[in-house]
Amino acid sequence: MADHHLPEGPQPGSALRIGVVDDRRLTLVGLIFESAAGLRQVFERRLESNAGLTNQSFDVLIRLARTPGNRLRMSELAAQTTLSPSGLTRSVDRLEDTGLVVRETCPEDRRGAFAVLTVEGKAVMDEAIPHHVAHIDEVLHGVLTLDEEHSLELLLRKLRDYLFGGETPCAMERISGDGCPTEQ
Amino acid sequence: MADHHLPEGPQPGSALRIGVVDDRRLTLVGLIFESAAGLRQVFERRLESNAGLTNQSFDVLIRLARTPGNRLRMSELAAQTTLSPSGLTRSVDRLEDTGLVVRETCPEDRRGAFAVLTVEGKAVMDEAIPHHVAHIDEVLHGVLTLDEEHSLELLLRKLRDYLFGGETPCAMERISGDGCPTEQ
DNA sequence: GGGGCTTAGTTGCTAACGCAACTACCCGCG
DNA sequence: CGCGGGTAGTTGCGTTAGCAACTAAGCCCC
Repeated sequence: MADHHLPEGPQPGSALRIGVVDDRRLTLVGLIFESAAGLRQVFERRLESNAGLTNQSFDVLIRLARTPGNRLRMSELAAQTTLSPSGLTRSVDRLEDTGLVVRETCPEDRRGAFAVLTVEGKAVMDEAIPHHVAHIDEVLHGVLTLDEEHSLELLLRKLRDYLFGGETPCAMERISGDGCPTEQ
Repeated sequence: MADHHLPEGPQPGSALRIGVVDDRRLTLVGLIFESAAGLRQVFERRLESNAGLTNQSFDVLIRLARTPGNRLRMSELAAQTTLSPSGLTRSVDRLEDTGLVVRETCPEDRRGAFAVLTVEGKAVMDEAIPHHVAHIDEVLHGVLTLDEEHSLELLLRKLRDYLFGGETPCAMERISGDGCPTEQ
């Protein structure tokens, strides 16, 4: 194997010893990671300065904001945000510290807890969501046509659904579902 | 119920007053994040058990492995991995501790440093890359057709390129570029 | 050839995450 | 009843990340 004596030339286009298809796939995965990282960075910056929120906390808050009753079980929230239970616990801790969320014990199951958006939290989100949406708009509008957005959504949805095997109904569009099996 | 004096305003069972297109975009962004998170989780698990590597360290190593000379400047590596300079420093620290990488000072610019794959590191990657590629294959094959992969790549590339504004040539396919402006 | 600006990389500090262990509670079964 | 197993959530601990401050080296310009 040509361990340290690799081809001297600049290797135009063709990558190394790996099959072309595999290479594409490697690249594809890389693109997903990079796109996510890039978006995260862009949004984080804006969210930070606009509402003093991190991407993470915004993610938690928006799911509360868009749920009837503005409340979700901790476990539900953890699943939706692809955060571990402990991660969610601390995230909600922080939000509670800043007064945007309160915990409420579930009367039907005293193990359980709801995270509930406070009035203040609701106000913050009523302000922040439109800004954020506008920002997304601004970014995506410069890059993709509506058709492209649609295709991308379709493809990613397939991927996401496969990855989470249907166990985790975490997409944004599922938010209008029930918040607690005991409620309503 | 709404004992928490929530605004009794618009609480229909459906999503709130956000426009449908905006909603789609919110979902799209969510899908990107979730897909990336899902992939990360899947790969991390396998990489961990196969090669004792984290996703992050693998990302660093593969770029070294696929560069002529198996060496890259720290800054180049940082840009490619969307890691901050300090993050990369520590990452390379860890890799040096485990003997997969060594630092080498750049003779032409004594500020700079190369991260260089050791023989051991090369061996680990020669073993790990095929496994990883096979794993990616396995995952993607179950979800997307080749055409779909291609479309997805195209769309994400547009997005990524826009996000990084051309400043950061971080994609996997750029790896065949030079490592050090002073070398070669 | 010696200031002053820039760049490459590292280090101190702090925040956020996951895993594993733990507590508290629910539930079913004898 | 009360015991055992399972689930919801939290906490201890270790790891990893970024930002800001720092050092060292290059570079420009007079």
